[in-house]
Amino acid sequence: MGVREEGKHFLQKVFPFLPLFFLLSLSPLFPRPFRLHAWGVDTNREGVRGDMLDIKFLRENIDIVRQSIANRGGKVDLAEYEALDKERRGLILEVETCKMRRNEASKAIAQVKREGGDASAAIAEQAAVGQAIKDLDERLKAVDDRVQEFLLDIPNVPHESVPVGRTEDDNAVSWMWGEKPEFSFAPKEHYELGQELGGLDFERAAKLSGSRFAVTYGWAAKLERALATFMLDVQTGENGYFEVATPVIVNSTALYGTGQLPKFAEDLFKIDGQEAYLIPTAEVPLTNLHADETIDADRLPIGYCAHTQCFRSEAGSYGKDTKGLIRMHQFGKVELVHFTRPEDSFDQLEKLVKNAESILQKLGLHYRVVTLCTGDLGFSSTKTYDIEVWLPGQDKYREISSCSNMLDFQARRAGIRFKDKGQKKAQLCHTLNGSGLAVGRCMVAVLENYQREDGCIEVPEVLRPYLGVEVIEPIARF
RNA sequence: GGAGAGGUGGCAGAGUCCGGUUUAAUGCGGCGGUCUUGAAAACCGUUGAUGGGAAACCAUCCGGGGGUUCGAAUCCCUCCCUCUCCGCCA
Repeated sequence: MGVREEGKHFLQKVFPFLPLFFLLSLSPLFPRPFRLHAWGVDTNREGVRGDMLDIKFLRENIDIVRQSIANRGGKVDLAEYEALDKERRGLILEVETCKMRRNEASKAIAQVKREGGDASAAIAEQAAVGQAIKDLDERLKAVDDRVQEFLLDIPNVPHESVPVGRTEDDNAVSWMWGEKPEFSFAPKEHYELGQELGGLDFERAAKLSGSRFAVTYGWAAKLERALATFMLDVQTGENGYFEVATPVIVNSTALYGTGQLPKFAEDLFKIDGQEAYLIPTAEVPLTNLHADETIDADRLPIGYCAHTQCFRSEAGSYGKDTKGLIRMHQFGKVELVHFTRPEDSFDQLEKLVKNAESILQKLGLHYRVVTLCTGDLGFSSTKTYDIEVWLPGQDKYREISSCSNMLDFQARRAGIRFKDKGQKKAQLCHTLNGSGLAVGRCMVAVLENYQREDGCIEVPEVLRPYLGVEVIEPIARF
């Protein structure tokens, strides 16, 4: 694999100045049925700021940003940033004035030479100017790099509907669906059930790979495959998504675009010696599909879904969820990603949650939806709904999906724009993403909610065509 | 992995040998207009991004980075990517 990014400063990677407009020309290749026109959307919704965390927005609204960082429990020295921004603008003025003079002088020299005159005096006069510009450019680049480092470190501003709080205890339960199933016996946890039924094997996984990996056999391998296929079928069939299969290795540019880098490098698996990483979620490749592109406005909203393996280092989660399938280094997930017009993104967020919920409803699994508070909100998100499924074995609700509106935060970093027909200016898209759903955790939920007293698992109605059985019974493994 | 050819605006495609009338020709497409009952054709005009500036305007951008020069799409170094052929391979 090539190391494409070597020798390239990361700022150039994040803000490449090469808009690729080929999507415009490709649009006839996308047939109508794949577009999401069925998603009725109200326009002109309030509460959306198009210029959020834009350098100019930040300059004019630094107090809002300062407050939002405080609400998240974060820390960024914005006073230093303000000084840098001021210095940057001063340097730009200075160096551009120099360049203007140089351009004028060069033109004059060219004129003299063309007429066969002697320009050596003028050339000698310009000798020092070139060096001065070089020095100024160097200083500007240094300041500019610092400014961009700050910008990359500043999280998105939480939407005003997001509760202010510090930890997950401050999240607000927004709505619920279904009811907790009742058991005439003490329900077991999924890893007990899975191991007793011969489907889950953590010992051999540890031998092969280490902790936080699993090997599945027979019905468990098949159930995982069935769940993923079922989810894709619903999302592409009923909910209108366009299925995509992406690479699971991406470069650092993509990870800067969606916000995993530069701040969260320790959560990622990096390929040794290369600027290449295993994806922590399909959000990264799906969102970056349109990086540095301008999308035809009449193609919006776009909805993609993909089933991929996801890889997370889980650094800092030692001792947490050490048993079972809940917290793995590798897990399957069906991801949903939307590209929308700015005024549509909050309606799209509601739609996105509903689409994720539809899977749990069809599986008959009880869940609640919580709105994350400012302290629990992800770096790139302005508002996030977590769907938490009920796990009777654990006697807890556990996150199975996280649906977020990123506004133009990722679009700015990745360069994702759209343009209306006849309009001169392209605008930044809004991007959203959510799990629809995490496959491993969904298997956990099925096992715990559909367990019988004899330890067998009743197969949910909708999965029976995929599995070919009504009950999961013990198997002997080799 | 080896050899060769390439990377220029929404697209196609000049310019690169021999640096300065290139503020990137020309064509197509897009947008606006004339004409027309309407359309097509023809003709006329227009046509990107980013940053600085209240604005006029200015600066930067020919795959990325660096260098030479008063001045670089053009010369030098380096990296990346694409294509063709060969090798290997599911």
